[in-house]
Amino acid sequence: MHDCLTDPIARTRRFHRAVTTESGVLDSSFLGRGRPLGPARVLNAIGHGRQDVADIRAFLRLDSGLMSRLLRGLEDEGLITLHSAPNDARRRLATLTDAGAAEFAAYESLSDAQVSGILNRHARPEALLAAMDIVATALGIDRTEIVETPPTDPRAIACLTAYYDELAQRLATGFDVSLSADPETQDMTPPRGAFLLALSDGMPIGCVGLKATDKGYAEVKRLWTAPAARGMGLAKRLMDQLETRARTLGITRLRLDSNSALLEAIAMYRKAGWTEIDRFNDDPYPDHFFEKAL
Amino acid sequence: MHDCLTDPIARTRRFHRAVTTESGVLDSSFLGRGRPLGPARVLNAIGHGRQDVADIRAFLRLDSGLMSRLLRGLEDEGLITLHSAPNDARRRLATLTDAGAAEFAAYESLSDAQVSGILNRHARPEALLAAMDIVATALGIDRTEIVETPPTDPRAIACLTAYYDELAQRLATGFDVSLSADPETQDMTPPRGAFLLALSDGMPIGCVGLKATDKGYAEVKRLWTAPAARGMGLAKRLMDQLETRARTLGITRLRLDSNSALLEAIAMYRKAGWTEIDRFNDDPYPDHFFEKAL
DNA sequence: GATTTTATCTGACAAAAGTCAGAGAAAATC
DNA sequence: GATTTTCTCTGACTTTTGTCAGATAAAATC
Repeated sequence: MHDCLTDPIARTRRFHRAVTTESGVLDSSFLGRGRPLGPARVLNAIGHGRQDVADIRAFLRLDSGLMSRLLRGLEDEGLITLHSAPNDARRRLATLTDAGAAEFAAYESLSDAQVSGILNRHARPEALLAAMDIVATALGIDRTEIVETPPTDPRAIACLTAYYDELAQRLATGFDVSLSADPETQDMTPPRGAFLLALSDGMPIGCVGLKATDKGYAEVKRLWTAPAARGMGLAKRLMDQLETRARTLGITRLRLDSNSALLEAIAMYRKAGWTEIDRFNDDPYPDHFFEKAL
Repeated sequence: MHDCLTDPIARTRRFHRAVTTESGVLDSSFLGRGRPLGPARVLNAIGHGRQDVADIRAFLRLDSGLMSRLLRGLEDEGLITLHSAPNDARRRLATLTDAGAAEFAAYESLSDAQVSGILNRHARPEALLAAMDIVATALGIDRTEIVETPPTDPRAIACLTAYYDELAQRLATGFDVSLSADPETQDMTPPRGAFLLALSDGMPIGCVGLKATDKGYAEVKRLWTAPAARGMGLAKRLMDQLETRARTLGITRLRLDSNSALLEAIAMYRKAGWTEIDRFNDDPYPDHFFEKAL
């Protein structure tokens, strides 16, 4: 029996070929605007919000001399302006001019056209998008960053909405957020509590909240990871970082509740040193309760 | 509500960034062997079975002058040998020497290491692989080729095995191939019949058989597309090509049977001009029967 | 305040990649 | 059999990319 359909190595190699320069599907998007790859990459880095020249240099792994000339070129074209950083006159910051922003937008739509052309011809674009999310998240797992935001941040709200939708699907009883104890915003905002968001290339792929109480402990709420990010230990990372944050807020005891439908979460809590305790609230949805001393 | 979790454009851009040179995850695999990208790409193309220099040149979009020098460089390194094509002395063919094959293998394992490192750290590698298959197949859909093989080809057998497994899952009754009328090999081999295989970057992603009978018609059997290839019209392409092939074999009437559990297939037959007819065999599994005049 | 470190810039190179016109040989076409 | 087309090779370029050793100025450290 031939293994061409199942062998991971063969499939990985095929994926690699399909996606790399060799096939030319994706990388060619940076050409076609009459500008070499070097300046195009720098322009795109600036367009994606990177201002600090040293930061761009590290990201694109460019020599300082080459970087200097590339920036000069873009400046001469009128696409960017350079100024010294206000707090450190050695560093330089680059920002797009109006012309630069237009040029950047052109690159963006050019790169969209490539893959979204394929997307449009697909009968089930959502399945393809979901697959792309999984691959992009896996490839970018090392670059995934966890940031603290207010729970009112639009990206946080996107995560929470997805979390509620998923609960409604997975819980046999359904889920109505208004029946559950919805944490007050300020209870999940410093100095009382905190809210953490996991970002992969700018896309929110997970969250967790630390909710203050007046009962001698804080509660962990709203732990969620995107379907595309599962199996990569992201929930554990969020929890670890939340514990660290709780310590800096002076919290010494954590509690959380969960539902037995959320198997992976409960297994993770047990493994992470949480001990199961008796019910400590009258929320209708949870049926498992945990505590951990910091 | 922020759309960062659902907006196709945002998700596509993120995928693009994750996979392109900018992140450096994939493309850097071609470096690290002390050889510039140009010769490395040519060596890899040869390693993947491309011999004809003009073919490689078209594939990699290289100038003839540049190509000539790259080949010379690889020849001087002792990695390839060049000879004129036996049937056309203008064309040149490149083949790997033993040293070249070793070098190519080193590139392969280097490129494996990149993605399979990520694969190994994933708790559900099969889900990630399946996602990679979907993306690779969608990106390569224009390069998908349909070839005719004997039904005994190992790649054909891989497809047929997957087809039987899937029938066993989807049919309420299960599926035992020995109870169904398994076509004789020679009935699906020219000049009586035919067997077509769809290949995407070398991976078999679909098949269909044309089975000869002595009853004035031929039967379409074993139409299957890989899960990763669905939604891209591959089954229709296979059927179209099979009809063309049937005509060249002098066949004027086609029949097929199917099961109502295979919704997509039956919808596709109707749309492609097949007319439903009465049961014409006593196979236990099918419950729908179709005919088409060529 | 002197010294060290950091970030950028400059000039001088070298390597790699891409372009173009023309030559030579073989095949295809008329 | 003459002409055209195809494919490769060569030489003479240009552009792009990468490297390195100072120079300069600002910040950080002693």
